[in-house]
Amino acid sequence: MSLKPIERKSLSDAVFDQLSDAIVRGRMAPGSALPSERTLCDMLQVNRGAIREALKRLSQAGLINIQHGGGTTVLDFKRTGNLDLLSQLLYDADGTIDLKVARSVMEMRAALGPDIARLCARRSTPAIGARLFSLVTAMEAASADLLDLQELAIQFWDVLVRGADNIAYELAFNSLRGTYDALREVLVEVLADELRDRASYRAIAEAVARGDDLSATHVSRALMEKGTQAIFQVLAALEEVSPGDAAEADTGTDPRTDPRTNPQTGLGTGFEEDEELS
Amino acid sequence: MSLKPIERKSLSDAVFDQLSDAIVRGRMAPGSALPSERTLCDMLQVNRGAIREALKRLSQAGLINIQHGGGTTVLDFKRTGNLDLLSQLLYDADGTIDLKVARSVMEMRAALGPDIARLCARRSTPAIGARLFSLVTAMEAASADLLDLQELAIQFWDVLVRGADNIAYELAFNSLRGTYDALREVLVEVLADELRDRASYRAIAEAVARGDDLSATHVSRALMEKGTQAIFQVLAALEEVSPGDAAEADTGTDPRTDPRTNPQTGLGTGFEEDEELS
DNA sequence: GAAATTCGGTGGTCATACCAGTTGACCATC
DNA sequence: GATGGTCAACTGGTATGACCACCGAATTTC
Repeated sequence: MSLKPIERKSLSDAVFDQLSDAIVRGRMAPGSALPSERTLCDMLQVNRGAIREALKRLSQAGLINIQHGGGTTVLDFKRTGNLDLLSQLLYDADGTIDLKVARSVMEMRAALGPDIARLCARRSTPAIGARLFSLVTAMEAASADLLDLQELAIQFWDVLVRGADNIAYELAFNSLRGTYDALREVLVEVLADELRDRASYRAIAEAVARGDDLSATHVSRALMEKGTQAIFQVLAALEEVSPGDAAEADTGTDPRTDPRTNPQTGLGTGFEEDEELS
Repeated sequence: MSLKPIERKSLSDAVFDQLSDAIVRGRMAPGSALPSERTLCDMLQVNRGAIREALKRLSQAGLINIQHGGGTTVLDFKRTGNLDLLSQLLYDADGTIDLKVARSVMEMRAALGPDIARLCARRSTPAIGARLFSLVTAMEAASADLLDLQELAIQFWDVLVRGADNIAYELAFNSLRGTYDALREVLVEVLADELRDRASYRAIAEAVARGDDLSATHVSRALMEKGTQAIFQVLAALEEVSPGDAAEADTGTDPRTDPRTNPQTGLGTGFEEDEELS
């Protein structure tokens, strides 16, 4: 039997999750006022300190705006949120994956990957080249399990990012990795071809080692293209099946559901329209 | 007379800023333990609630790790932080701009820009095209002030990003814009050529309007390249002057200085040698 | 020596004050 | 009619002191 560690969450974390979820899923429209702290105490049955800790975090995450003496209002996270929201946006309320978000992540990955490889090749050191080669060798050895391969691939990119000596890429990569982790089981199937393409990984390592930025760029672009195309195919196939838009249901104060603990491999439609309301 | 609104900061915000600054500037090494909450109360002379609110935020920002019953430890923000840290990293302790960070932002911009234009062209609607054209027209009219031009350029890219229909790009753009704002006065000189290249902006708008993703990609790539090269030249020139590598200065518990209120237009070297001391 | 226990310190939660800023209603003034 | 003053009823911000839950190391016990 495989027991998983019990998730422990502080009260303020629970408050944060609940409110954050409500905002991101559109149950609270941008511009609308949040209940007062004291009211939230009554509603959520926790003391004010827990509420305040959660609100401070929401404010930092760009989801709400707090005004001393005034009130607390909901912001438009699409204009004020940051990349850390991606892992939250990845799953719809019903636990299915929002493919539009997944596509976004893949596109960003495809845009940054080649440039990361390019910069790493330009600025690489012998130590980085060595680490890349050792990872490639490990990938060539661990042929059995795709998940192992994926883990190594992530490490491979991790080294590349550090080698690129670009702090913006490093920080973006941190957020992206969180999203990637949430998608892992699903992605491993879609990206199977990409992951099995050890030749490309070796080619990138070699290009980096000899400082050949052009080659590093092109090989990694081709590599990422595989995965991107795979995602697009899945997306197109699903769009054909259910062309309708899955909008957001206002489920009110429903019990908490943590989609992360129940990653349904069956992909959802992942589409929802919404118009701006300033 | 131009009065600016009075800046107000809550205690927990002040605590957050101080600790965040200490961590990001390396005055507290990753892995080291933070003082206990009660100790911090004594040190900073505020109540525990304020401390806790700040610590919760630091934890969310990926700067510290809090453990119930254990202690609170400093994390390596380069591996756990997100893009929002950029605007903080942009300025060194002495108020000069860290050019390496600035270069990173420019590189990321150069990598994402063309892809944003590409996607926007693919997915554009007539409304977006119209908005782009109106902005281009405004740019052609406002020939005098570079700052106006820059404002319009940012709006231009804002429209492109929304049109690209990629939530990852939107969120990344939000963080990047914050950094960009901090650099504004400095950047406006460096990017003068890029900003004045109205022909390219119009070309992008036209490409997007007719769904020509290839053209949109190439034109915007060329456009961004101008600015990137300009930054590189500045960087190279300064590196020649002070060839030392950039490291963190341990300035101890110096009085708070807010570089944002004193943006020195004359670029500092952004480089200062000295070694880490944990 | 290894296992169990104790104990001190850490973060987590709570209740109750009171301070400080915002807003709108009301009113006197000009 | 517009301006400014006053006040009351909100809002968020700060303070205090107590207690709970948890971790880890020192201590005791076997």
